[in-house]
Amino acid sequence: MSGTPITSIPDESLEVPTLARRSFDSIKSDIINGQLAQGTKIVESDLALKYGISRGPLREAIHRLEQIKLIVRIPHAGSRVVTLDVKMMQDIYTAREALEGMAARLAARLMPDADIEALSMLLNQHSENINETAGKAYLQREGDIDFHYRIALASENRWIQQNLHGELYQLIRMCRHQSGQFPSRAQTALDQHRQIANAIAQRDEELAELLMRRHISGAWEIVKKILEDQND
Amino acid sequence: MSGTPITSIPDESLEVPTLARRSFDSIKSDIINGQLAQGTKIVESDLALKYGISRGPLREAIHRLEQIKLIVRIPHAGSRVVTLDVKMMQDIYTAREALEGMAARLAARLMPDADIEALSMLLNQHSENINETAGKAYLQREGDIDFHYRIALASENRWIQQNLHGELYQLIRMCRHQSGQFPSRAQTALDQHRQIANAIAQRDEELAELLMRRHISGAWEIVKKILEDQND
DNA sequence: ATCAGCATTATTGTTGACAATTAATGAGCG
DNA sequence: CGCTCATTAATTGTCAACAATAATGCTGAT
Repeated sequence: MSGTPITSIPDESLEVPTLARRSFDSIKSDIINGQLAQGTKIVESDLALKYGISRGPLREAIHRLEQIKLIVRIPHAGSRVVTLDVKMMQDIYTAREALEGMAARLAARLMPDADIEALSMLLNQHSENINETAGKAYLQREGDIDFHYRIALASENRWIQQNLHGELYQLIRMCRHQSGQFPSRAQTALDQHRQIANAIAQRDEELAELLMRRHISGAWEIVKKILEDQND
Repeated sequence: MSGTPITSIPDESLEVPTLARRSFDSIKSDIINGQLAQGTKIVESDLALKYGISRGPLREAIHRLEQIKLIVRIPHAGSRVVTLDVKMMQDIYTAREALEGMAARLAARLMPDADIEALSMLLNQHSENINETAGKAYLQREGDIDFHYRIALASENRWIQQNLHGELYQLIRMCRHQSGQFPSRAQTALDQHRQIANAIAQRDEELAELLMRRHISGAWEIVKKILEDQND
């Protein structure tokens, strides 16, 4: 559909699937798509039983989930699935704006011409998808992820990559998944993506960063409204 | 010395000192100040023996150190103390520039007048310290940390706070500590701090962010030169 | 002498039992 | 009847033994 990324983030992918890692992935999915509801209490022995492993590796998985903020741990009192409130999501979007803005700037500086070309092709594909799948938000969602993913890659900054993909995107995906369908906004987003890609193609670092930050803070305004409406 | 911060980061501080946490802190110190040299192989049983605990909690400590990137783990082959190279430090300073620039922007928007006043007083104190302790970089170092700490607090963004203090500063401290004494630069830094504080006082978000980013990228240029000189 | 294959060893991954701490429940007293 | 305190139950923290895996060094053949 979207073509595989030109390069991949070096880490995390080909690691040995240890029990801790497997359960980490499973629990992560369960949290993100809501099968483990927000605020659910995590009892180690229960989960260990559920996944058919002992508490040792499961503990490791929980600690890692805590690190990427999908789980909060009160010292001796146990762990709970994180509860996403408006303030937390605002913090996350703000941090994302800073980091991804910087990533766009770096991309404008560093992205190889061939990859810029590929990025442009990708946007053309997305453009077609919008017409074909009008209404179906899923593919557009994937496209959005793919675009931002490539920008982060092009930044060649591992710290930014890891935090964007390892942590921030997970929380945003979780928020999105559990807030029902969002208004499509696909055309607007695509237009903005085009502008950003153009800025990168012209090696205009300043503009690329500016546009990316607007793009993200605009997305936050939408999300914010939805979250606030839900609480009323 | 510097007066206690007006508010403190809510997390991490008053937690129950469990074995895992204690050994985490110990090892972290050892790594940062170089008693565990860069690239040292970490053998779980050895360290467990050294700290007089069993491998369980020690493992937890290692995992957390891995999360804040003080330790790198090759799947089955064992863990090593991170080796700081120029590229990694550049990534870290770049990320810091993005995040702390945003923190300065938020501070200009949100910092209470009383805290801005206190920040100004703090800089006066530092100014005196420069004359008194000319040559002794330690106090100025602490002052620098204190300043940046308050900006991060004033951002009221927990994600930014946690990543700045929990991860980026640790790595920077480690780099600094192991690269011998840096040229003082205290007066320059203080001047820049003043300008930033002024921008915040005038609620000029744009300027606050801009100055903070310049301040940090300027610091990186210095550090970069030192690191590159060492490798030749 | 060098390389291939195998055995050994060192180290990590995993487990179940045990200890310590916290939260809950119920009894006793005001 | 409500509050406090003690006892109990549940859950997390810790430990030491066991299993599995990967690196290392040895042996032997070419």
